[in-house]
Amino acid sequence: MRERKIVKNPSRAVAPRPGALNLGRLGEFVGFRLRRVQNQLSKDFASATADRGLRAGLFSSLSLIAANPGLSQNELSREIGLDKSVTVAIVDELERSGWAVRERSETDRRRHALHATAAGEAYLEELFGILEQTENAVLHQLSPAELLLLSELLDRMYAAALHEDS
Amino acid sequence: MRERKIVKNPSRAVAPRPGALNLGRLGEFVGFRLRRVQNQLSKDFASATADRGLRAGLFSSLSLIAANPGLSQNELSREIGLDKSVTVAIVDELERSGWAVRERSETDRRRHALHATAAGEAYLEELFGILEQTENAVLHQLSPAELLLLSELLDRMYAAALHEDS
DNA sequence: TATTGTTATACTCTATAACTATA
DNA sequence: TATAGTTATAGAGTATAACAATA
Repeated sequence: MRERKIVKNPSRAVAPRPGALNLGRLGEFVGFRLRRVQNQLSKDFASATADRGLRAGLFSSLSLIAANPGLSQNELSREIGLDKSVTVAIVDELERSGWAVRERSETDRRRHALHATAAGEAYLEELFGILEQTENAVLHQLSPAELLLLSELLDRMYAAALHEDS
Repeated sequence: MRERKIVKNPSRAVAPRPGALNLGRLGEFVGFRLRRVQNQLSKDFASATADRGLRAGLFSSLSLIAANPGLSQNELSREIGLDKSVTVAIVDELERSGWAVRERSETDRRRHALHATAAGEAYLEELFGILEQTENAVLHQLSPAELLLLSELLDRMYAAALHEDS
């Protein structure tokens, strides 16, 4: 068998599950916990939507287009944090599937004004339903007050992170 | 310019920054906020360590090996959530760089008992220092109590997510 | 000159499958 | 038979650079 050093872990908030590894200093970092939860969550969503061949970024892109009609590809790229060349591929697929359309902007002919179609909106409803299910499987452990607080903390962190870049 | 629909966003906890897009229903989901923050955090860390050519998973792997001397590659794979074939490449690089070594387990000759070297431990200290800096840039917005609570909530979510899989 | 969108391309990340050596 | 590790390989995911059209 394998021997293990005892490592102090000051920020551990719940008991480790039996058989779990010692996290060492890694356990002191919020970023590690964040990644761990997020990985798990996105794997759950991926396997719940595996039959649709949903490529990365497509869901959130469609959602942002629906919420912001007339959005440009550049604005979309910035919001999802991906290169504009990736956005081209995403919008290509959205158009091919009939979920969104590119229209030339009338005020600036370089820009594409993106719009979700009725089919796209319907598809979104479906995906949101699945996302809600997979999230609830994890979030039902938290009270509504805790959920609200969690969102608030994450928003404050995100705002601080964006500020760092500028 | 672009016109925008007004979309209700019940779980928004802080005011959107000016010029920010409407998140629509996406803003109702914790997973989205989680991903957003985590992406930003990992980009910050990546650019702070860009000069070292740090491949994905290497840092956390080395950290886990250091905290659990004698760890097998299989156990490591499970903990970092990657396939064992990926772990081979990671351990190859750790060994090539002199940060860890493979030793044959004496009780089960199929297993490799992984150990961090002194150089590996020193390298870890360096990386933890950088991680601490990049995290602090974002986390100094939160009080110690809030940080503790955040960790606890994330741990509960992770535990629930793991339970889902089984 | 600068910006929007596009294409080509290359590099990284990751999983699958087939193999070996041990158990 | 089953498990630990390895290799080869293929498919995503992503960024960079060069380009055309428009501002």
